[in-house]
Amino acid sequence: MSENTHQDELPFTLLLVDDDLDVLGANARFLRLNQIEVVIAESADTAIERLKSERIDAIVTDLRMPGMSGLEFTAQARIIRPLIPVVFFSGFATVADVVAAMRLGAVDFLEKPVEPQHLLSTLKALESRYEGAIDSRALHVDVTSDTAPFRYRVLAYEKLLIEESLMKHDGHVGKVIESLQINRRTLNDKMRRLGITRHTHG
Amino acid sequence: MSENTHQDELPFTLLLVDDDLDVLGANARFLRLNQIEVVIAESADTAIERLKSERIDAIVTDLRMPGMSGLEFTAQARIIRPLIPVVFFSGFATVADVVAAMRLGAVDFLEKPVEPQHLLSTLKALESRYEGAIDSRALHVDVTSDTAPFRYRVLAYEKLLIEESLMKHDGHVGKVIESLQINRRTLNDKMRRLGITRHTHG
DNA sequence: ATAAAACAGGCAGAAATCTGCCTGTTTCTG
DNA sequence: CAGAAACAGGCAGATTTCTGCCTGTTTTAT
Repeated sequence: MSENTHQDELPFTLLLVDDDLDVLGANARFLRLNQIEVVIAESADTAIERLKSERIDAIVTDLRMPGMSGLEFTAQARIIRPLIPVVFFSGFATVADVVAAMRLGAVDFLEKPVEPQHLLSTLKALESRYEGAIDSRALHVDVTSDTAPFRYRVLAYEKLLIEESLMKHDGHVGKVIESLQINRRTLNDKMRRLGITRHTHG
Repeated sequence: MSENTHQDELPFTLLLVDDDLDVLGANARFLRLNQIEVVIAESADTAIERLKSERIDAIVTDLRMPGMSGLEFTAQARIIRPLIPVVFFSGFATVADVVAAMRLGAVDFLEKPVEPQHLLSTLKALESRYEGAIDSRALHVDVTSDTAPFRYRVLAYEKLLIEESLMKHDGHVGKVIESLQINRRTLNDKMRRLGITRHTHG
């Protein structure tokens, strides 16, 4: 993997929503430079239209916008595309804002000004999710949700088991294999599908 | 059919975790005055012990604690009790903190100093939601056996989920299918494999 | 620096699961 | 009792997961 010769045919398309046209344009430009197809919308209403008419794989939206807020917009968007991953960003977000966003199934919440590399890596993660990975959004939301599909709940539990074992063994995969008595290849696959990364987080 | 008599009304028991003993004591006192059974722990390690040895229905934990943080503690706790509702509280929480907490399935994130009424109403909501929900003993036995292979533990969890849902819906498989969003045929197979029998009355 | 150990992923056949269609049984309702 | 609704399982093709073998990369130890 010396260089990014991974020219995938699948066009990963992002819907970028922000009422600040300068920021919107700048971010869109940056993302396009990084091989991400970007559809822009300067308001939630416009974004809803885009969502209805175009094939969108993910949403990145500002929290505070005149008219419909990012939270309201996301609630609407979920009616159209229940599982679409949504990333929020905002300056001056309160704890309550973040809680509300995450309850709506946000994948992440970035602070404004958004660090381009952070946004990009978040989106790249979503992009890889696209190829056979699991909706990480569903995973963390569903642990305590009694409305979540059976499958997601089980996957969430698998994720918890693996992460716990990883933590317990200081990130040593070999120990996890031994402890959980799971095939090495299976564990590797599960970790990738469930979006588990080893390394002690801080 | 079902006995709605609420005969053996188990008290709703809360595990309150905070390294600040003054705050811990004050909150515990307030909650006890409001008919909530409170188990206190002044560290995450102690809390884990309490969780293993006592019947706990919900957790309220500080985010920042010396040693194991509230986040790490929650990850641990979820292994023992995957579905237990967790409420965080903290002063000076960053956006990243809140995101991490919600990803761990937090029910809510309160800001310190916690407004007693807010905490109380949050807990009351949990209490009503939790009536007769989960057989904590089953969770305890099946999930805590940290020597069992991964596969076995996942199967035990599936069994638990299905049995819980069956119980919740009075043994009506149709409702379970709808609730868990699982294919009818798949559910039938799983029930047979896992040795689950529906008792319309118990 | 070099060797050894640990780790991740491609590949492919094997195994298991999922799920639509159909049938027969049991339970409910009037 | 008759009809309707709910339920369980057989069957089979589609899909997913599992897992051994092999290769290349990263980390650790000497």
